[in-house]
Amino acid sequence: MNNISKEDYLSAIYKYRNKNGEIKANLIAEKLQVSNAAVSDMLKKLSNDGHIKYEPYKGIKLTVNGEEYAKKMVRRHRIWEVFLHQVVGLKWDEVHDEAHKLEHSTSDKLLNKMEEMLDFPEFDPHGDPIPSKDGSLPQQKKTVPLSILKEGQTGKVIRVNDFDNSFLQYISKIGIKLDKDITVKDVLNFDRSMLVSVEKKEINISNTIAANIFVEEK
Amino acid sequence: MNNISKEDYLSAIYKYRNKNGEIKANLIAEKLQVSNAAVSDMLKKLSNDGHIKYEPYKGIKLTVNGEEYAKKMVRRHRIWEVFLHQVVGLKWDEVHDEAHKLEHSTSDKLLNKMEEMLDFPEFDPHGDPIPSKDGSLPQQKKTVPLSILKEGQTGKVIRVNDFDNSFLQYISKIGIKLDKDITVKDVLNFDRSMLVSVEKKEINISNTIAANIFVEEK
DNA sequence: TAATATATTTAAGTATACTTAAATTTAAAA
DNA sequence: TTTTAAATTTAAGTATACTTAAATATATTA
Repeated sequence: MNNISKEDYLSAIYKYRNKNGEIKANLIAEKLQVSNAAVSDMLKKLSNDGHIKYEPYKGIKLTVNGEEYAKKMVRRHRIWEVFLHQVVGLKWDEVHDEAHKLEHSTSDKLLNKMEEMLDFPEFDPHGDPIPSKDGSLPQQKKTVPLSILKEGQTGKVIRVNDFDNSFLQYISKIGIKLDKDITVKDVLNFDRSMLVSVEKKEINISNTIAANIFVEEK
Repeated sequence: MNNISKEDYLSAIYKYRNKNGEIKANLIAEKLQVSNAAVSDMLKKLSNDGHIKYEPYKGIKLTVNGEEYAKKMVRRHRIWEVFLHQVVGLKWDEVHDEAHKLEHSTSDKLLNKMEEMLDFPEFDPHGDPIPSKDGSLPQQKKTVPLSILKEGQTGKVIRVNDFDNSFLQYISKIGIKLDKDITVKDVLNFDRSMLVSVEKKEINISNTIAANIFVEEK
């Protein structure tokens, strides 16, 4: 049986729901690039399957069962990302799309073998946490978007948003990587872009770029 | 777009067609475990796509285009097999099923990277040839089924059929691997089973087992 | 609170890839 | 050559996952 679509919907719900565990149908449609009607259809199916709690026009929440399934997919995705990055040598900005295709066709046996090979990684190449076999998540550091730092402050890169390859390519090119220290040298009132120093180089980055980089304040 | 089924049909046609390049709809249905009606349907689609030459009730043959596509899929499958065996450490009898699932979701970039990592392997773990990027096949040794060897003859294992995992598990357990020498000690008239020696051990194997092991006569 | 805007669902229709059962064509046997 | 058997195709129907357009429900604003 082919569960690719269902798995994508569950992953998206898990990934994009708010702090209360809720998500709007709208957002799912946007993230998956399908019509609202398609989402509405699928929500009914996921509800029948017991993966989500949902009544038409009301909120959407994962059930325990659905959360388990979603976490399993996120785990698959992120372990593939680490594997493709570390073992196969794909770049930061290449792993997401490849992992997304492979995650639906991976047995537990293969996944666990890869995880073991990688010595049980806790975070993927973008700093996102990897659920373990039993569903638990690693301790995550408290982070803030780089964009809120003030002149003179320094932060260590802990996580970056992974949904745009050109963003990843760009920050990679200017030397920004996980664990690197970034110091804010100046913030322009004009457009809230900032001059930062990374590895002794100084560069100007837009507010949008900075908002997608998450750092631990030092 | 999702081409999993089409890719499976093309692979099957490539793999199971006879020396004249022809195949019966029947055989496709059997190998893919679908109804004859489904095969008939799909043949029409593949024909429209220009992948096969086919007229109802007549023979089925790959076009140049279809052969290219099929070879590409076989290449994907076999490179995954080598990768899963050598890099991930999956067993002989595990790689086929995993590779089959992954082959449909692999970009050329990823595949070529894996191929390079493996130093351009020419044969998969069962001894089947891997088409290169340009579609060429490696030189294959002339082989015969082990079952036709006579008492006293020795053959080197070059290839084994990969369609049954329990067969692979079994011959693996009794020490039969690629490149191993097998000497026929005795052939029983009763059921045409044979007593063979591998690695100094003597074992009796059925005619069916022997028919699925291909050796180079020495 | 009524009007309007936004979000969501329903309705109708499409494409893909199957199924079983019946019909047809081709091949083999009498 | 006719009959029978085997292979193949057609017909009708199912499930999944989409689409656009219309209808309906909820939220926001005047």
